Amino acid sequence: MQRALSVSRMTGNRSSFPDWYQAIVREADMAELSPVRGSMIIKPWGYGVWERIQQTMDRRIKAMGVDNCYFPLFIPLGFFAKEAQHVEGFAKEMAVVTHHRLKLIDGKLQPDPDAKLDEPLIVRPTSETIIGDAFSRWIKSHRDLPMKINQWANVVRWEMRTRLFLRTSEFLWQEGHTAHASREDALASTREALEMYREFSETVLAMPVVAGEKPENERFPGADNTYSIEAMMQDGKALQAGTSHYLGTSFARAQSIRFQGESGELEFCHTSSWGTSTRLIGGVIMTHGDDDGLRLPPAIAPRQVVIVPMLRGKPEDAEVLAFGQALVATLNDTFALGEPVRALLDTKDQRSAEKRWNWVCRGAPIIVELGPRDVAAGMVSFMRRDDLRDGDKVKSQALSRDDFVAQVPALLAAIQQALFDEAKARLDANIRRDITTYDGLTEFFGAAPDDDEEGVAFKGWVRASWSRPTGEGLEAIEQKLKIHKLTLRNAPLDQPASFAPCIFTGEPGVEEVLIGRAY
RNA sequence: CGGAGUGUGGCUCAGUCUGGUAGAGCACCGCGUUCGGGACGCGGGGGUCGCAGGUUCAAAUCCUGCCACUCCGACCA
Repeated sequence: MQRALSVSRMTGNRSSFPDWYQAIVREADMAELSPVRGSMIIKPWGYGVWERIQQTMDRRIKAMGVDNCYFPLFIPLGFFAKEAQHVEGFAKEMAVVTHHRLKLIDGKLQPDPDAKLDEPLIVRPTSETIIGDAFSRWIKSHRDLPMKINQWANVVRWEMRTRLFLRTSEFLWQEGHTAHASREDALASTREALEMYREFSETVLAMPVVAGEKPENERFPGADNTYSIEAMMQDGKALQAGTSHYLGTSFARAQSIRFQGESGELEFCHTSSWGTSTRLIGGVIMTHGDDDGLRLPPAIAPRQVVIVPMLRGKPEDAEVLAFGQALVATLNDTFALGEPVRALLDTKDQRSAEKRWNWVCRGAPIIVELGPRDVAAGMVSFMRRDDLRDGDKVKSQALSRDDFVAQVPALLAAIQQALFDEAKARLDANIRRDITTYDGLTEFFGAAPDDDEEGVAFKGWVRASWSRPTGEGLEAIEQKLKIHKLTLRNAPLDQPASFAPCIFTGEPGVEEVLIGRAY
């Protein structure tokens, strides 16, 4: 009852999954729409989560021997023309800069016709082309390889429809780019990045994923192979949470990225690229959120322990504050999950019940309520955000101050694990492996295309064997799936030894693929 | 770009059909009582009703044009 009440408070008595998602983004203070079409303002709490993602992933990127650098926001138009498939894949959604000056004409500020650029500049949708151009100058010898770089940047893709964190015109991401002497090395690097994403997603975001290879029709424009990690949201839809591409030598050929091998011959490099974005935050929300708001895994929570003092404008307030300040200082000197604990004493002049709720809604992992009684007894009362309620009642625990401090690292680790376990159980329970025919597939996902009441009909994914056709055969499958808003997500890396007949054609199967609806 | 819909305080919306002083709830400010499970009472601030024309004594309301946004398609991290 309380849960229903909570969500209805947030969604204005509607409770569809999209409304729920929007409500959490707003109520948890993560982000809001900006005056700029399709672009969002990431608020401090949301950006704090992104900073945590950056910090923790950056360590992993560097551990792969990859260095950070920075390339220009603007890419000359001509750079895109060099790789035919690439430009075709992105041409429809690029922001183009055509002028470099404004002029007041007829009282209206507009681009100065005399300041037209000879060659338009593209606001980068991704940086393969400009980084490839640098690679072509940086790489001369096999001794320069492998070349492995990464950049944290913003990119722009002029999407038709946008949704906070999941798809915005401008978004933040990291893009890794590597060049290698051989296909094997480049593929290994592609797979290493994919595995890094899987481990990061599961360990840091507590978001279980399935790592696999995208079918041909879902490949990155210009790539030979595209791999992804796919996460299951609480409405059963798939979220592509990260991608890693083996680009073969096509980008190297287009941009003349060559090296002189040991034998003295000039050879083309094999390149890879891989990226994750602020979309991960959307994934975290849709993986861990509940009817009370967001639940943040401690590893990415900007504040892991928030102390809400019960202040009543009375003399004992000073003691409560002093106790709280000392507790924060002690906690910040404590280590949990390999880092100093991030604790906060919320001294905002606001009703404490209100503050506590706000932190519940934002998803702070541990919320401490500190009142005069606790201070007098040297106790700490707290609640775990991952396990907030017992029916209608809010669960609260109390420990002595010293015991609490001692247990915080274990508590945070337990919360991190509990969130993962819950999501992992949901993922595993909702991948159907017993559907082997197309009729069974359509029956499972619903005969009519519009029958999915959002948030009601939880479907999950189907894992089925297929014959992996290419060209027209694949296109036919794509069209059949499209009727039911389904797509091939990926072919998981762990494949069985033998295969059932193809779910689409009945021909001998060669691979298992995940089928589902996606964001 | 096709189909549908919506633009009214920060948010969610009523009012538009049938023109007549711009409203409610939440949020915000003040005072008081409260405060250890999402407070209550009283008082208050805040909106040129998306924009531009038109009709009219009078337009949020009727007419015309434009713009923006949302949802469903095509595209996509």
